[in-house]
Amino acid sequence: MTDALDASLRLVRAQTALVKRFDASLGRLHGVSLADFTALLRLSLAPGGRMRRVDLAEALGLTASGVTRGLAPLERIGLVTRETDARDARVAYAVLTPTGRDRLADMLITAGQVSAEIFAAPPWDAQDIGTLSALLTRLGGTGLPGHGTPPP
Amino acid sequence: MTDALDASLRLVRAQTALVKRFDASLGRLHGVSLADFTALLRLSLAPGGRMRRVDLAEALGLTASGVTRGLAPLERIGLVTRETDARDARVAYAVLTPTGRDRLADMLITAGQVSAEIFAAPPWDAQDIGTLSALLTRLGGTGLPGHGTPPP
DNA sequence: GCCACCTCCTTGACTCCTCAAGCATACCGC
DNA sequence: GCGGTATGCTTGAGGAGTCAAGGAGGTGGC
Repeated sequence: MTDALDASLRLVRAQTALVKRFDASLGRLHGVSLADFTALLRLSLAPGGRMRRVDLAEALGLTASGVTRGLAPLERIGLVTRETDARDARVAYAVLTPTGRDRLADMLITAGQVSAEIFAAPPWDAQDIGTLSALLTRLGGTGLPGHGTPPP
Repeated sequence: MTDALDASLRLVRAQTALVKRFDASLGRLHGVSLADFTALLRLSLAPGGRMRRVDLAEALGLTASGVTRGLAPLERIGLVTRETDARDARVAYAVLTPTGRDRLADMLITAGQVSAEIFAAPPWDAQDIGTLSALLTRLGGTGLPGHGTPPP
């Protein structure tokens, strides 16, 4: 069991814990998942709140079909629309609606709070976030028997 | 967009990339997923290679039903068996078989190589793994527009 | 101008996990 | 010892994503 492997496994473990926290808060307050939020956020960062679906997939680390399926509910509830390209009939754009942008602003507050809580719980020092194992041990709970002893 | 939120999203993004790499290598060479490997590894760390299923679930960050479903294929191919508790008929143990232990040893080599590659690609300094954002940016590719500039 | 090939997107079938429900068993108060 | 509650596990239904196949549209060689 190398240190690098240990770090990798802690990273995986940390992510599941983290996603659960975001999903809980975002779901309760805004009815969206972390994946939904991330997609909206990514769109909001693009010029015009508008991206080709294939580029959005790339940006989110999904496949094109993942985007098709993930965006469908957001289109149904009016946070995202679909636009076509005048020059190339193959491409479809995903576009953040004004409603989507408003709702995203609220979600952003929630998400900011959640992440602040996550990094506030143990004495996180933004400077000294420390080594990866220590980091992921604090973040991810008790997945594997302790490696680096967490600071007192 | 706070730094903590940025870090959280990078963590999520990094994990998907990392899992893909492990799954690819472990799947190709040993026919198992990273989740399978992690379960076997966790079992191997327990005394006698033996854990109550509910404790294994806890250790892996899954639900009990996740363990039932995930272990089923590993039982079918003989890497894990099921044992009962003489004192408490409710509990079932998951036990690593000798075959399972052998196969795990091979997987461990592969997994070690994969993690070494992941942490070797950019000049990872085990000491100075650095701040979380820099870490996850290097690890996770180009999910979000750059935050901390990666070292030259 | 047409044919082969490429790209963008969606769909069907599947995997992996969750939650909720259910069954079996253990434990506690009396 | 008996009823009520708590625990351990499995199962059905469903969500989120993958891959492979396929339709529709663009593009370049000749």
